[in-house]
Amino acid sequence: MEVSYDPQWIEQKWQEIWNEKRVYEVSEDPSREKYYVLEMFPYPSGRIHMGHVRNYTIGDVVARYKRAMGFKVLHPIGWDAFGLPAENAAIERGIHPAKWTYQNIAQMKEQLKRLGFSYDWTREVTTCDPSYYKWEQMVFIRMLERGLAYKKASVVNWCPSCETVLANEQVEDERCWRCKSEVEQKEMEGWFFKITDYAEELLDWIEKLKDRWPERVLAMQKNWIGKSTGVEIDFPLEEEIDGETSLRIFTTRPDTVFGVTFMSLAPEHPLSEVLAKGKPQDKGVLEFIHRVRGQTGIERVSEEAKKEGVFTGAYCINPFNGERVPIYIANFVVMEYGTGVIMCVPAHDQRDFEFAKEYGLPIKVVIQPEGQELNPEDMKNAYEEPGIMVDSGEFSGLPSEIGKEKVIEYIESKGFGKRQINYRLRDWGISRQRYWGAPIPIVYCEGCGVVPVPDKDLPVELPLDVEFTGKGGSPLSKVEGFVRVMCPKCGRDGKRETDTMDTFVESSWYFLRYASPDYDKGMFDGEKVKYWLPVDQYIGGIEHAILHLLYARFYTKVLRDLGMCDLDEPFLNLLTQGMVIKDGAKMSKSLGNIVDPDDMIAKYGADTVRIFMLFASPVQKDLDWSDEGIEGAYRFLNRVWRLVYDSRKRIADSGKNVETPLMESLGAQSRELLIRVHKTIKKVTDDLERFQFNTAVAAIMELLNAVSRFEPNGCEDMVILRESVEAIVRLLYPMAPHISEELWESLGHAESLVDKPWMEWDREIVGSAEMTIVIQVNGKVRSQVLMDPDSDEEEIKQAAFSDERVKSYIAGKEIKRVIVVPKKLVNIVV
RNA sequence: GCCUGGGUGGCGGAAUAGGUAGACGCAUUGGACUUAAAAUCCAAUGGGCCGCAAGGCCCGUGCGGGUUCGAGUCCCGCCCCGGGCACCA
Repeated sequence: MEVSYDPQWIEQKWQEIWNEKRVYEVSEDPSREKYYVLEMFPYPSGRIHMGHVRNYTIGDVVARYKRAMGFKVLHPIGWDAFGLPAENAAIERGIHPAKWTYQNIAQMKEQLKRLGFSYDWTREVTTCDPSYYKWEQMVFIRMLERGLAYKKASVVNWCPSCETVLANEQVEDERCWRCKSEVEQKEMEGWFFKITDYAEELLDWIEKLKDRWPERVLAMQKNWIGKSTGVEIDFPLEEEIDGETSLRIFTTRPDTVFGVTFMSLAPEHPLSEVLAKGKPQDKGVLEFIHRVRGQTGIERVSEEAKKEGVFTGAYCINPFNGERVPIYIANFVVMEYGTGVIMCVPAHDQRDFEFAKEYGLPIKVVIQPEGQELNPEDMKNAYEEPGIMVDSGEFSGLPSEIGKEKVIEYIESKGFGKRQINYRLRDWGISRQRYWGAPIPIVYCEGCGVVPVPDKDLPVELPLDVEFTGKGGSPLSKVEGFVRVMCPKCGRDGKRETDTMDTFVESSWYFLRYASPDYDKGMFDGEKVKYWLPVDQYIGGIEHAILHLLYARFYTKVLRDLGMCDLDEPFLNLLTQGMVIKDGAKMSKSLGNIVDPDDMIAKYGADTVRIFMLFASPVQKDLDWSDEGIEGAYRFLNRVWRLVYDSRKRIADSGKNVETPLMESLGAQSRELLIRVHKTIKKVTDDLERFQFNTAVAAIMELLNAVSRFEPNGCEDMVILRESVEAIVRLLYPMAPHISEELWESLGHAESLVDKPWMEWDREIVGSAEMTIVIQVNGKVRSQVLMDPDSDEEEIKQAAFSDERVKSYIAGKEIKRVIVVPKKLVNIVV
């Protein structure tokens, strides 16, 4: 009687076996090459979703495959356990964040286990555990000592709904990345990490990560860092104002400096308020400044790019030609970039051009395109391309690209400016006015000021007896026992910092902690990190292209500079998988298009879910969930199951230890199948190397189809049948491990596939396949012919010309050329 | 605007170094098995045309050109869609 495929039973059985035998636990082995495969760890929100399943399935296939390839594979998992949802649950449902978080972890762990992922669970890391965050508190202090962490008051992004500050990276379209509320600008004190110190190095390494990281992730990071090279120039003020004698501007176009017809300051610039003092313009200027400052970021940008400004009545002098230049305040100048002052060249900058048109300011052409003459009166737009410098004193006649350099040299030689590189990147604001995060280990003392908590007093533990009112303000600041503390320096009364660290700090080093998760003498064991790190293959969603991936790169470099490790980059290779969508939209509660992984596992089993995730789409692309599609995956595994059971008896009859018969002794059908088996091994191996799981599954399906058609006849055919069936089971293993293990066992093998080396394909067998030579006439396929694999060009030509169909096409025509592509085709040109 | 990724049947997708476009799967249709259904198996399935048939011809990878014996793939010029950045001087 046939035993039917029962995934529930099989999967439970094998998960228990793997678990009991601890097959996925690894330790260092210097005699073997290591491979560290890591998927981005989950936030314990409560339940895993299909995005997790996809991410972790991909990682698991890589881990199992690399293990079979002989690597020592580190494949850990943990929990990004701090964060706002836990605190919101506390406010809404009165459950403590810690309890909520640990309950979720327990639940999600069960779900992950049901999917049969090959994690070394002994290395599980939970970031809200004091034994974890203790070390980042220590690193915080080391960073403070080196000026890499500092406190400042600044205008920050404030999310009114989350009631906390957000980093620039966490604001999307002027909205909070998490709750989508509109972000406000607020002046506040907070702690920062000096990521800008690393701007250049972060940028440099982007070049070196080429071909290892997806192009678009690198492009996004490059964009985000936003380097621009230029020069700062002092424009002397006509009269001293508020102790200032000049205005310093930043420009990337010093070649246009002779075309300056006005200057513009950001409304936020300190001089903006005073430039018009005592002049008739004063009132208008103050009104304008007040109005613009009152606008939110959105309003300022969304006003359909309308350029607005006001003349201050003040002038400065262009140091290059002594011209008197009027000074404006303009809404399109931003204080945060450059010096907050710009020189305006309407002829060669589109924004300046629009502004000049609006306010009737002169337009002076100083760059002429080659073979063309620009005339300010006819210009509809600014000319921003390179050209020849004109009306530019001693620089006239130079190509602008060369002139740019000459002007900079002149500025530096005269001492009224200097070369300057600006970055768009800002320092990483890490203060969060929330409870559920790692406390910042700082004490404020009236006498001593800002005092770091000494190493011996770490960790600064998060107190658990906290009330969650949701009424605003940091809950920590209301915990007397936490706030009141003795100053570690002088022993007098001090107050603890009540801000916690951004949760992105925890995720900036968890991949290092996995190397020695229980290490208690430091953040990690240097020797173990040396063995395991860097991560050879990192896998996660594209949504972290900037945020997490930039922070982790920065933090790793900081740890290196603190002498803790010698890593330049944490992640050697990066794979970003697409989202799982349904009906064209991301799965979400509000759209009601969520498919719960648990339901699918209960219905079809984990192997089916895994196969569908791998087969439905190439990894980088979005995967459209399809109820019919997963049925197909289930059907496929059922066919594999039936094939093994149908073949089992016949295989057994063939005897166990029969060697593969020689190719020559095989019948045509067997020969063909054996060649196919080896071609499939090659194809699946190549595909797994390149993460082309969809075509790997397809190749196994094709082999299954071929074996199903196979009609064995005689003992030798049975051996080929056995080899084919076993190949299917083994090739399937990394992707659908439970069914593979079960079938492998049922085929009479005692050893587990977990420990079995990967299959190898036989070059000779693959090479012995007959080749199909396509015959084209004038580039169009007209016929094809089967040839022996070692036929030479002449033989192939012969065969082509003697083909009946070809003959009719070339009859009576002059043959101009014959092209023979080895092993592929012949093209006859007539 | 700049930077990126993409556009192939009814659908998801394949074609790895310029060499048979549409593998594999889904869906659909027809057939077998069954009292029937489900499951399973077999067959057909890009479009148009010729033929009783075996079979054959033409068109076809967003659009227009080009290179080549040969282009989904390379080059030039466009169009459309997704993602990122953006008064950044």
